[in-house]
Amino acid sequence: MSKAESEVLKSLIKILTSSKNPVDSLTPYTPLLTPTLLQSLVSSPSLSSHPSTLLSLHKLSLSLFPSLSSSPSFLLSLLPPLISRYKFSECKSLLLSFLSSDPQNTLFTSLVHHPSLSKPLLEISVSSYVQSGKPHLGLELFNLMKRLKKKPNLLTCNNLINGLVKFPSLHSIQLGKQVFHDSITLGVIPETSTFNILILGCCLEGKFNEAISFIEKMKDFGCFPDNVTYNTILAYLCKKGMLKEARDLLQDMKEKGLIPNRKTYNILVSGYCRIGWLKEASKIIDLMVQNDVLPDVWTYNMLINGLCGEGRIEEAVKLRDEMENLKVLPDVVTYNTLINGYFEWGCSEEGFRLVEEMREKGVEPIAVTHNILVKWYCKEGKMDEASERVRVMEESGLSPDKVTYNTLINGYCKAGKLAEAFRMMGVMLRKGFKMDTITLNTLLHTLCEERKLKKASELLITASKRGYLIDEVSYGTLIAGYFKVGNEDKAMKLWNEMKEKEIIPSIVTYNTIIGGLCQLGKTEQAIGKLNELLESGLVPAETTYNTIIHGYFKEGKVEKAFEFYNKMAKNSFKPDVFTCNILLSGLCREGMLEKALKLFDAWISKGKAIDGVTYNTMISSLCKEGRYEAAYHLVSEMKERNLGPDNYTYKAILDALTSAGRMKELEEVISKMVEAGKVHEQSLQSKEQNVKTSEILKESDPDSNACSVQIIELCNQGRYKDAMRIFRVSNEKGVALNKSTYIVLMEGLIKRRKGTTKSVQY
DNA sequence: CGATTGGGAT
Repeated sequence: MSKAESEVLKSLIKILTSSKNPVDSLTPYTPLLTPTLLQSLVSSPSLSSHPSTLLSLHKLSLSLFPSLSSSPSFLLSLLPPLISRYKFSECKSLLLSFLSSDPQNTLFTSLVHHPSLSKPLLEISVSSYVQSGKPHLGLELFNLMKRLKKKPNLLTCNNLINGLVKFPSLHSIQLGKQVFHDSITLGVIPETSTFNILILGCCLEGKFNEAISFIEKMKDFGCFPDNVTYNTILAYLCKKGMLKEARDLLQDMKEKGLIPNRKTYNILVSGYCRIGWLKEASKIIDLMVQNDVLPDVWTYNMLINGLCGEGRIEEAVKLRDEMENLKVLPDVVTYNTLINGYFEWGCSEEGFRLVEEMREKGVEPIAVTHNILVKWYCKEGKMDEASERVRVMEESGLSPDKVTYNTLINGYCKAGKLAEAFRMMGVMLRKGFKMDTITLNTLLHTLCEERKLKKASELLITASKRGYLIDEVSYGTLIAGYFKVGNEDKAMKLWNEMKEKEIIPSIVTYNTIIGGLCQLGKTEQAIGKLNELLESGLVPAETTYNTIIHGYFKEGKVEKAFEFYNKMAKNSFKPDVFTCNILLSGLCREGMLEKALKLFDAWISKGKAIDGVTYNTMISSLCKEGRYEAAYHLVSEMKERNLGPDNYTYKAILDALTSAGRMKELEEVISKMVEAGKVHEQSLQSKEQNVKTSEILKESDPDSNACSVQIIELCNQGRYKDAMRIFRVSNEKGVALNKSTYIVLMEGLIKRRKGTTKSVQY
């Protein structure tokens, strides 16, 4: 600093310390101010006892020299004097606004090397890092406090543990527990809330026994469980479908003298709805009314969702009307749930109608509403309409979110448009969304579909190293993939690996392994897994039972299949269309057509739902037996019920006629099909051929091949940037690449993510 | 600590 400058500094300090309106009196001198001067001013000891002046100077520098206020040293000269005047909340907002635009963590190193690192400064920094979504840096500061033998406040500890638990990255929950133990060692006295956070962590890891054991353990610290404690565990037990243990825990809660509140009841209602036990759910509602707790929008919404899950949409809509009468007004979630229900059960017109209706009733669609529509278009393979919907969504002022992008990526993958899927990943990243486990699992599934199991396994490992949370779905996807290619060993190995990692399989993952074993003709082993899941407290789903019944049929064990069917139907098993179709096709395959017909009639007279598959099963079998009259009768019946006929129906008839050599009838049927405009089979075949030939064309294009080979090679060498350069060039030239290339590029984007926490040196 | 949307199973 020049002599002149230090003179200016001196006079400015004088003005600032003697004036009543220090910063206003500075106005005439504003042109003289430089970043250096401002930095010197805020670091000047004479101003350290004037916190409001310091804060004003900070504001001033924000408008004059934005780059100065984003320098760590500037901020760190301000904080200690403010702290010494107890301006804690001001410090926190300064820190938070700084951290919100500090992606490179420039502050952190300066902070840990700061000469006057007081305890309050450390604590405020811990909380600020946690609040800005970087609990790991908060943890580093906590560990620094530990080394400096500074005892943190309970609030700081709770804050940090909470952050580690709720921003789950690899091992962060374990680290949260470590912080708890360290805090105890440092002499911190925990409160019930501390334990509630830890319990939430256990629940998120699926470690319910540990969660429950904390209820006893907290007493040693003079803490007692409250409603939050129990509601937390209940919520996660219900989420995982462990209703039996939830009921036991509710009992325990009551015995402890705690009074279940509305949330407690709603958690159970939602739990029963999720597993499809609607009767139990309404029993819970009776129970809550008995205890003078009235159902609210949440209760109704969950019940409506339960009904939708069972396909009982009309009843769900009735329930919405009932809400209106009871003045519990349906909200956007109610409508979203119903809209989703309609789409899920193939009533898209009603779905769209409801979107209009909600608007008329003054309920505005939100991102979720649009996402539901996008999902439906994706499921229908109408990707152009899906992206058109996203445009509409943006037009109405709503931004696509993670769910939107993941839905689109998955849609494009399923539609085989891998170039578009890759492009969407790029868009997602540009909009600031990191790819997550769901994106990863989508890609894993795509790899499995392509039978690239080795690549899928490799991706699982590298993604895990790059900090992705590998979950039960990731494993389930690979396990299903290995079963599909007949590699039972590898599938079982992954299952065991998953269990060793204490990743808790849900009913769906159990269904995967049960299905895999059944497919290999090992139904008895599958029963073993069924017992295992029961022991773990899970409730089998209809799929579980159906899969096993199917397994017995595959082994030709018809009696065993029915024995199992009857036994389970006495319990919680509610046979559905799938069950019906499995039984019918099983009987037919065993040549027991008469029994099948009997069952078919019995099923219909019970008023149970059947679908096109049911008809096709019977029609196919009747045709094979030469009973064409009966078959044609069913065809017209399915036509009446709007369940077909479809390509499978025609194929069944044509195949049977062909192999019976009844060419005359064959021609008749074909001409009837042409008449009815049903030339699907032929057109479909030629379409498939078109797709195939165009793919071959693409792949045999020398330009495309050369680029593909080059990109794959570069990606394998880890030279992703070079690969991208070639990709861009080929893209500009309009060269289409093959599937494998796009997959490799997508893997590259997944892997590009930063690894697990960088440990910072100080 | 509770409801709707995204990834895996018949």
